[in-house]
Parts: sequence; structure tokens; C-alpha cells
Amino acid sequence: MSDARTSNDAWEALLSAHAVLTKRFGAEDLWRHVSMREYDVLYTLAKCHEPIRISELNRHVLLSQPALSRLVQRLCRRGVIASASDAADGRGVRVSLTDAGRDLQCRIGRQHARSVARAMTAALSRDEVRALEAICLKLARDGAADMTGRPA
Amino acid sequence: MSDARTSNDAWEALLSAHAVLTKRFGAEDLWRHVSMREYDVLYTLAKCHEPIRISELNRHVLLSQPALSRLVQRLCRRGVIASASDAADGRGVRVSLTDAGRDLQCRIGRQHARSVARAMTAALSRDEVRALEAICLKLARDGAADMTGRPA
DNA sequence: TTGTGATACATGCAAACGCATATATCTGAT
DNA sequence: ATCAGATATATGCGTTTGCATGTATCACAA
Repeated sequence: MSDARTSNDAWEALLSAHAVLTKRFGAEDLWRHVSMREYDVLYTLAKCHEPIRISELNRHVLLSQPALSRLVQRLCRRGVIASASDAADGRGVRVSLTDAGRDLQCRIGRQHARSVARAMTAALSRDEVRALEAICLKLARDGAADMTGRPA
Repeated sequence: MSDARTSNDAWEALLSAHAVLTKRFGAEDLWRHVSMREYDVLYTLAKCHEPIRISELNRHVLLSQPALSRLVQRLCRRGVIASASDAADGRGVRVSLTDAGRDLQCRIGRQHARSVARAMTAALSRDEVRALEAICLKLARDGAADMTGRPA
């Protein structure tokens, strides 16, 4: 029964770490041309080696589908991503980085990665960092999978 | 040097876990009268045993100061929180839960806590939950403290 | 006490968000 | 071939957000 208490404390701690670090990173003078949310999309696309569906993108970005849809439109207009209707499924759209977009992602990403590494290593030991990753991956995987179960 | 890579992987995993679980919790039919962000404020206030400054609140909530200021105004109008100018500092405002607000927070909180506990214990062992909490607390503490250092 | 800068919060405004819903396409049953 | 869902994305609209800035109060030096 104290299990529930511990679980909630852990979730609260995760939220707190997320908020504190996000604020810290967001305060950096680095997001003049791309907001953090936009970068999130660019980063996700950078990890894909082929054009990706918007709905798939939406699984990685904490935005409603309409908001993501419009964010994609804006990024297209800026020329950092390209979208084309899916050949295999006329309803769908596939988006990918343009060369300019990949370039932009790399430049921002390099700086941002430095900040992230600095923050993490300043607070945690190597083992703790590894443990954090393993635990969070479990959480993410399981949290997504359970959506198919009963509706909470 | 692979330290940087590990750190970034861990941060990405944390972001992913946050996004997945936040979506999952947000999808629950529970936020009809209070949005998650509003609940975040109510929850933070519930943990305080005296009226709290808006700037202090802002340290716990991932919102800009103006956005939080207006969120507070809305919650006041709904009668779930009360605000009064700080006696000791005329610039400041102190906010606290009303009885109705505390009641609301309790009701929502009970249900939400159940969901959180279910998600955490389904994915993690007791020890992992505890490790997650400890690590995230370190991150949150250190991330906030380092703001006084050089500007990244 | 008066002025100068810092701090706490509020407000104007354009941009972005979420919800509900529209549109287009696909899938499978008849 | 047709039609009833289901799925993928887009759009209308009211609300909320962030940025820049305004207002009020504080702290402290001259």
C-alpha cells in the first residue's frame, strides 16, 4: 500500500526534474530560430532514415494532432521539412527533413547536447545516468503499450 | 566522451517517459472540471501549509510568469483558490486553496494517484521506482541550483 | 527624501493550442 | 459495386500561451 505512495513520489520527482531542466535548457540563448517544440520535431525526424507519418510523429511529440499538423505546415513553409502524400495510403502524409532542416537540426543539436550532458553529469554519476535511461525506457515502452488494455 | 552520448540518451528517455505517461494520464476521463495544468497548481498549493507567492509557484509549474499569473486569476474566479496581496511585500501576492479548491484537489488527486501508481508499478519494480525517485530528485535539485553558475 | 535600479506581478497583442468537426481515403462486409 | 465504419489529416473557433512591456513596490545609496 505504501507502494502507491512511492510511485506517486517518483512520478512527482520525474515531473519536477523535467520541469526544472526544461526551463533551464529553454532559458539558453539557442532557440532564436527554432523553438524547443519545433526542435523536438526536427530531432525526431533526424533519427528517421525515411519519411515518417504525422501520426507516427505524434507518438513522440507531446502535442494534439491538430497542433502537430499545423506545426508541420509552418515548418514546411520555412523550408526545413518537406511533406508529400503517402503513395501507399492517400490519406496519409509523409514528412522528412530538407537539407536545410538537417543542417539546422545538427547545429542546434550540437549545442543543446552539450547543455544536456553538462546538466546530467553535473548531477549524476555515470551509473545513475545509465539507470535513469533504463528505467525511463521501461516506463515509456510500457506506458505506450498499455493503451490497448482496459481504459484505465 | 561517450559520457555525453549516454547523458543525452538518458534525457531523451526521460522526455519520452514524460510524454508517454502524460498523454496516457491526460487521456483519462478525469479532467472535465480541471485541466492537468490547473491541477498541477492545485496540487502544489495543497502541499503548502501557508499561502505561497506566485513566483514561488512558478518554480514548480512549467509556465511563463504571465501565463501562470492569468491561470491564477482564472482559478480565483472559479473560487478554487484565493489570492491576497502580501502584507510584508506590497508587490507580491499570496495564493492558497479555498475549501472548495482543497476538496476538488483531493477528489481529482485520489483518482489520479491511482492511475499513476498503476502505471508505475506495472512497468517497474519497487526498487526501480525508488531509484527513479532518487535520481530525479537529484536532477531537479541540481538543475535548479546551477542557475547561479555561468550562463551555459 | 529623493532617485536609481531591481523585483513582483499584470496587461496588450499576435501566435499557438485543444476541442469539435469536416474531408478524404481506406477496409471489409454485403 | 456499394456502403458503413474506421483511419489520417485538416480546419473553424474560442481559449491559452509567450514575449514585450507596463505598473507598483521595494532596497539602498546619495
